[in-house]
Amino acid sequence: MPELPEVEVVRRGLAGHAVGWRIVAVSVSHPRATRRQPGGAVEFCDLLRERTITGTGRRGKFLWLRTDDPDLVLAAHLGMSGQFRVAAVGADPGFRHARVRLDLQGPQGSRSLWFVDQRTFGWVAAEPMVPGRVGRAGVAPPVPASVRDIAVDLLDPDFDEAAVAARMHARAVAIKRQLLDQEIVAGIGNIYADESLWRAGIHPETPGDRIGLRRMRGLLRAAADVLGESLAAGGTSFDSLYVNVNGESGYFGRGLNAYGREDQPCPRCASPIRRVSFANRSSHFCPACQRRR
DNA sequence: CAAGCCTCCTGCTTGC
DNA sequence: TGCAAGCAGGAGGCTT
Repeated sequence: MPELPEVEVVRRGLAGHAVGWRIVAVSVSHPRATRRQPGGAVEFCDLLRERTITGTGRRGKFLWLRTDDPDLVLAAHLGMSGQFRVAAVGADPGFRHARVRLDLQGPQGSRSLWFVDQRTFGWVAAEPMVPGRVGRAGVAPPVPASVRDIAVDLLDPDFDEAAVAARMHARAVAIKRQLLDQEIVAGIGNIYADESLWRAGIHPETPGDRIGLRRMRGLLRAAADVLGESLAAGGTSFDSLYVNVNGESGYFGRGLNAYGREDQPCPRCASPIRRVSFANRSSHFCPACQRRR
């Protein structure tokens, strides 16, 4: 399930395999993949045909490809199961859930870039760059329209730990819910929310205003550490749903301490990890070292 | 206005 | 064995 580290691995893959290439043909085989595009699949194809990919970007779980039109980007969200895959042109790569195909031409010949997405929560859109709304010290760089309200992410050099901690401390909303809110802090999904809270020793349902600023900053640092370590391992994979552009899995699954470990001993205190239903999904935590206060 | 639940979707797993 | 229900999850939309 792609969260920040997995999306960053994909972005790096696209930087290496798509930047500098010209889009010569675009086809959409499942219209739901372009549901965010106001003019649908036709508009998506028309806007991108004959554009050259000039760079990449990412904020939280959103990523984008810049083009030679400075106001136009190919923005994407992988949702639950989205993948970008590189393959030879012509030959059928056999992707079961292919949604979009971009045929590219570059100095080294031609190749196809596929957007593959089993559960169809992901999307792609050709959209304008807009003035940023979120930044630090009054400076907000331009971002794709879909990213306008997404918070600066935890691994961004502009991430303002003190300001985010203060904002979370000012709300009574459960801390896990806040970690998952992409307009408060970007890049964390269910897996890394549970891992971050485990590291910081905080119960997921603790109200934000019951966590002191020092502890809150510790939580944000724990979250940044978890994301950084996972990125270094190539991301987390539980199944074949997350792979890089070459179809390879990450290795961080072994580094998980709480997520997916119901009834197994907590690596810190050996108490059995508990799983409870929370906000329509699961929370995994250690009842002994993440006590509710 | 904010908080939080529901829905979208597919395929794997579990239970009867 | 076969079918149906359960489960997983990001984020936008809707209700309270």
